[in-house]
Amino acid sequence: MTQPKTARIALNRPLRRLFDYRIPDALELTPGQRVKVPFGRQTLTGLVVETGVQPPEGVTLKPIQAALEPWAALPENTFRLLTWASDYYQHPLGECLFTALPPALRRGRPAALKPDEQWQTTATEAALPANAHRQVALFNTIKATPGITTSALVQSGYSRAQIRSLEQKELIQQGATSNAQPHIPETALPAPILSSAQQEAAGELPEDIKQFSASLLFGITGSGKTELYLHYLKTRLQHDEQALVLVPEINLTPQTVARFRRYFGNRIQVWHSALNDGERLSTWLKIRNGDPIILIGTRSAVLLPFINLRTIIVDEEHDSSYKQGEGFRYSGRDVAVYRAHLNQCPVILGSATPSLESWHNASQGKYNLARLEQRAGNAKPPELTLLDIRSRPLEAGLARPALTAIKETLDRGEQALVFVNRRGFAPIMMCFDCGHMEECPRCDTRLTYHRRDRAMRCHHCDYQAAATHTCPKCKSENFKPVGQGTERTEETLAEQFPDTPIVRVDRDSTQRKGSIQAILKKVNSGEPCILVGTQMLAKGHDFPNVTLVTVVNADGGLFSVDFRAPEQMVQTLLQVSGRAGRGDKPGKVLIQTCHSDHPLLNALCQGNYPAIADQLLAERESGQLPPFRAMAILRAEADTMQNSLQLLDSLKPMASTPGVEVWGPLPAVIARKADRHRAQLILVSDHRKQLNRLLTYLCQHLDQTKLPSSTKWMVDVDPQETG
DNA sequence: AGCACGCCGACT
DNA sequence: GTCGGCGTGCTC
Repeated sequence: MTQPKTARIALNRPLRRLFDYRIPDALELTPGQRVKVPFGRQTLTGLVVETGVQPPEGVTLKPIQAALEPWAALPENTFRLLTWASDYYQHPLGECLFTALPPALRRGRPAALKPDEQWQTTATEAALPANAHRQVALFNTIKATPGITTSALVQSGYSRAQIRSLEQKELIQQGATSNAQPHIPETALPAPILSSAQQEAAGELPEDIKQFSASLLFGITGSGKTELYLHYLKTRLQHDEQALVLVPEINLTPQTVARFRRYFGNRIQVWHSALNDGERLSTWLKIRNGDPIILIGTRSAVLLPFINLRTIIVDEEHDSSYKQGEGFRYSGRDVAVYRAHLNQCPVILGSATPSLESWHNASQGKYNLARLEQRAGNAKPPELTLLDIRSRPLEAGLARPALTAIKETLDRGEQALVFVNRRGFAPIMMCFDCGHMEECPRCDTRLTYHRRDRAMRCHHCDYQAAATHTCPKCKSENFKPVGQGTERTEETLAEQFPDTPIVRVDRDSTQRKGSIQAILKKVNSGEPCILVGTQMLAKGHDFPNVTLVTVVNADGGLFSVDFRAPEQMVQTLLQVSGRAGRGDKPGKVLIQTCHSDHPLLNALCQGNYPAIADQLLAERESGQLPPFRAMAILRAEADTMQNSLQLLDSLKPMASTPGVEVWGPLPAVIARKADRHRAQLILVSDHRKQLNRLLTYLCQHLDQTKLPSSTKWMVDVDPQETG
C-alpha cells in the first residue's frame, strides 16, 4: 500500500511548531510554496517546509486545499537563509518565513499586480453637481490626457473613490490596460572617477563576485564611500545581475536614491517602511522574477527573494537600527553576511566608525580591510576640542566659550550645529521646595517637559499629561525644568542670536511628512543659521556650510551600565563631528563634558578611531564580552517583578551548563515599562553552537511550561541593548 | 495569534 | 432567567 503524500506546513503564527497535511493526488508541492490550508475552523495561508514527512502518531491529517501558485514563493536560497535565521535567532520558523513575503501575499492574495487601468472620457461635458469640484477637475484631467492611468491620477491627488464615482456615472470608461512602466535604461554614465586614495581602497575589494568574501570598508566621514559603492557595482555587476544596498532608515533619502539612479536608471528600486502594499508587492515580484535590480533598502530588504544576487553592500554597518528590536530580532547586517556566504557573493560593510564586531573580524583576517582615511576634495578632518564645563556658568547648557564660537561662526557667514541628545524642553521637572520630580505613572521614568505643547510626556510609553506651573505635590511655584532638551536649547539660542534662524531637527519637529526635506533645503541654501538637534542630525546628511559642531553633553555614555555604551558614544560623537567642515572650509567640534580628563574622550579628540576600537576591544576581551563570546538574553515581563524574576530563577539551573555562564536574573534598568515588570537573564558562552543548543532547549521547555497568562518571555540573540 | 468553549456579574 | 466579561486550551 502506498503512503498518502504529506507536507509539513509553516503558518504565520507565533508557534514553535509546524503542522502536517495530506497532499491531494492532483497536487505537486515543493518547499517554499504558498498553500491554502484548513486550521482549526479557519483557512490560512501556509508555506511548504517539507514534503513526504512521517506525521505524528494519532493525528488525522487534513488535506491541503490548494496551492496559491505552482512555483515557490520563497526560492531555495531565501528559504534556507530564513530557516537558518529562525534557528540562530530562536524565533518561530513560520513567522520568520512570512516576514519575507509582502503583506498582500501573507494574506493569501494572488502573486500578481492589479492591472493599471487607463481612462478616457465618454462625454464632452461633465454633467455633475456644481459643488463636485474635484470630480469636475478629474473629468477635465482625463479629457485632456486620454489614456492616463489610475496610479498617475492618484499621484496627482485624486482618489480612487472619485474615479469610481465618475465611472459609475458613465462619464469615463476604461481603455486598454497595461502594467508598462516608463523604461529608463541603465544610463551610459560610466563609473565615477576615483581619487588615488579611493582607488587604493577599491583595490582591497574583491575582484570576483562569484564567490564569498566579506570586506570591511573603513572610510572616514566625507571620504566618498558612496562613490566607491557606485564604482564597485558599475565595474563588477553584469547587466543581468542583482545587487542589494542596505542602509539605515534615516539614510534612505531621495538624494541618495537619485545619486544611484544617475548611474543605474530604473535598475534602482527602493525598499523601506513607507512603501504601501501595492509598491511592496510590485518590487517583491520583480526581485522574485530575477529582474536585474539594484535594491536600496532598509533591514528587511535582506530577506527578499533574490534570484541572482551578486553583491551585498551594508552602509553604516555599525548602525544599531540594523538590529530589529522586537519580534524576530535579527540583525540585517549579520543576516547579510550569512546570505553572501550562502549565495557565494561578496558582502561589503562600510562605516566611518565600524562596529567592534566587524573591526574584530577584520583584525582577525576574517574580513578584508579596505581603508579610506582621506576626505574627498580639499576637505580636512575636523578639529575636536573638549570643553570642561565643571563650575562654569551655563546658559541653557551652553558655556560661554561655546556661545562665542557659535557667534564667530555665524559672523563668518557659516552655519553651526548644536547636538543635544534629548528631545523636548527638559528631561526633568523638579520642585526646589519639596524635591518632587514628575514621574510616569506607568513606567519607572521621569516625564519630559514639552513646553511647546504644554505637556509632560513619557518617552517610554504613550503617557501624556498637561504641564503645570506649580508643584503638583506641594503647590510651590518653585517648580522648574532641570537639564537640557532640544526645545530649550533652541529657545536660548533664539534669545542669544535674535537675528539668526534656528532650525530644530528631532522626532517632534520632523513628524510631518517631507518636513525634513524642507529643513534640509533651507540649510543647504547656505545662509547662516544654527541647527539644533538629536541623533537625527548625526546621520548621513551633508551640510556643506556647517563648520562648527557643539556637543552639549558628551557624558551620557561614559558611565552607563550597558557594555555597548562607550562604543555607541564614540560612534555618535564621531558621526556628528563628521558634519563639520565637509565643504572646503575647515570644521571645528566643541565637546562639552564634566570629565575632560577621561581617556576615552581624549582618544576621541585624536580622531583615531582604529586606536579607540582596539582599546575598546581590549576591554571587551578582558570582560569576556562580545565579540569575544556569544551572548543571548532571556527577557521576562509580567504583572509583578516577582513573577518575572521567579520565571527566570526557575530557568537558571537549567541554563547553568558547562561552557555557558549565566548572569542574573536582574530587573531591567527601566524595571517597569507601561506597567509591565521586566527582568532578564544573560547567557554568555565561548561556543555559539553550545549557546544555540541551550537556547533551543530552554525555548522548548518554556513552550511546555504553563505560565500566568500575563507573563511573557522572549529570547534576544546578540542583543544590542543589555539594559 | 485567532477562535471557541466555559464559568460568574448586571440587565430585559 | 440571559448577554457577555476574558481565562485557558487547541490548532495537523
